[in-house]
Amino acid sequence: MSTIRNKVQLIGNVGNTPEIRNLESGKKVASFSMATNDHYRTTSGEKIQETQWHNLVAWGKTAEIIENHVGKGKEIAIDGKLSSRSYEDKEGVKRYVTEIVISEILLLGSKNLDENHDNV
Amino acid sequence: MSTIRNKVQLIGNVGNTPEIRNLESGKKVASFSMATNDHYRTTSGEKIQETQWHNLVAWGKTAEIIENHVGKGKEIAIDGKLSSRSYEDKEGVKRYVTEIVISEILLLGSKNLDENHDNV
Amino acid sequence: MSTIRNKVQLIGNVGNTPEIRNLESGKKVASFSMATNDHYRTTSGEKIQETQWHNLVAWGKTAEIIENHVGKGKEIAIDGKLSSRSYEDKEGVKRYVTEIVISEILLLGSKNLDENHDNV
Amino acid sequence: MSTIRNKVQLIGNVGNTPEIRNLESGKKVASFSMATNDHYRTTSGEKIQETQWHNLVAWGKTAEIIENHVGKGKEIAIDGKLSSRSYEDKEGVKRYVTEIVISEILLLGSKNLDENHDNV
DNA sequence: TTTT
DNA sequence: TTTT
Repeated sequence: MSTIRNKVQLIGNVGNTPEIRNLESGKKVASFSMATNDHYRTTSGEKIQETQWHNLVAWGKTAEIIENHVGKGKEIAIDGKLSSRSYEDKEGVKRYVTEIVISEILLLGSKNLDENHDNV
Repeated sequence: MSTIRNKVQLIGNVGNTPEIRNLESGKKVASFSMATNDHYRTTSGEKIQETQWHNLVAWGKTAEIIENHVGKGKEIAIDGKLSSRSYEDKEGVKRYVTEIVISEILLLGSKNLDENHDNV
Repeated sequence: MSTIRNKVQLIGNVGNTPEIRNLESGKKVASFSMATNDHYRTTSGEKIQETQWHNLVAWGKTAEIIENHVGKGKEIAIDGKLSSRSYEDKEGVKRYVTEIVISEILLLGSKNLDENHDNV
Repeated sequence: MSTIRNKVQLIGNVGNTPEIRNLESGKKVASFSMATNDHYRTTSGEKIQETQWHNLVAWGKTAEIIENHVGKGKEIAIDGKLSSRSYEDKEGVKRYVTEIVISEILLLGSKNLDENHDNV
């Protein structure tokens, strides 16, 4: 997977306990959400925090790292690529989802570093 | 707008003539789609090209540059940030869209450079 | 300052107390070094940590944030651009330096966040 | 080689014919320079072009792509990481060099695309 | 649904 | 030493 043409980098906090699925092939898939917080001041000097939520997916070895080391609330940095797909919901309505497929993950904050160095 | 926590970089081709709207405030908004192509070989040696489509938005001065210099098929590089929002469609179904808000744009290919240097 | 053509992103630890200079113009300049650590295993399974050191510079408002909030050992993320220049050392030998000019800085780790939100 | 902590992205023009060395191990190494051009206007409205020169290195398969497809003047995009090292010059003076080790390369401009798709 |  |  090349990322030079399609690249996303996020630094923020994990929103939920990652969901891990084991595929029949033996491969793991991890999915979770992540918040990025942008802070700025309005022209009138008011402080604003704007939160964006992102849907993330990881495969294979990266999914295993997530299963073992990434939990709700953790501060992480990720590199990945944008991927959009469509599906039909239960009512038969076509839905579009945009997900970030993780290529690399980094656990931030010193308390995570030990684990990170052992496993990533 | 800070982008250090939420950053997207794409290199690819414009999919349609950008749509330009003039807001009552006098500000311009440009929207268009862009394709990124990933090329790889399967384990069986087959060449695959996978195209991802992205929805892009630009505001103000960047929207003006797009109006004047970006057309269908052009090769561009963009920096921006991910932004998701929801709206209700005509049938009252809640829809989610993920867009990339452009912070910087670069026209690639020598034939574009003149225009680019004059205006960006 | 545009960064779409020349962009550096580092996540790591500050190596020394940033040196702050006040220019006659009233502008501040901050300079410090930063280490990035890459961890990998050799083919023989040995764990390796490889540290790269980088020279960073920041101007104006970013230099002020650094003066007030960035100290030796802190974990930070930065966006910037590569800048090389030459000078003559005391012996008259021409020397080349490559520095990263910071465009955005983020203090990582929860203990930093309060300060960061107040000031950045 | 992980790049999440140490990442460089450049878009610009190749400055010279890449130099290719074949190591005894059978591995190839390519080295060349690349210019990135920043365009802006001074406060007095004058147009300025500022050129930065960068030293690039590539190993293995990427070096082969460069040998076959990258020439002086070509417009390219690269992803890589910063790497600094020191050596002693002929006079025994310690010198420092900062190079970018390429992890991914993209040939820009439509005339390059065919080759690119076949080979990268 | 996160974090400060 | 590139490109426009």
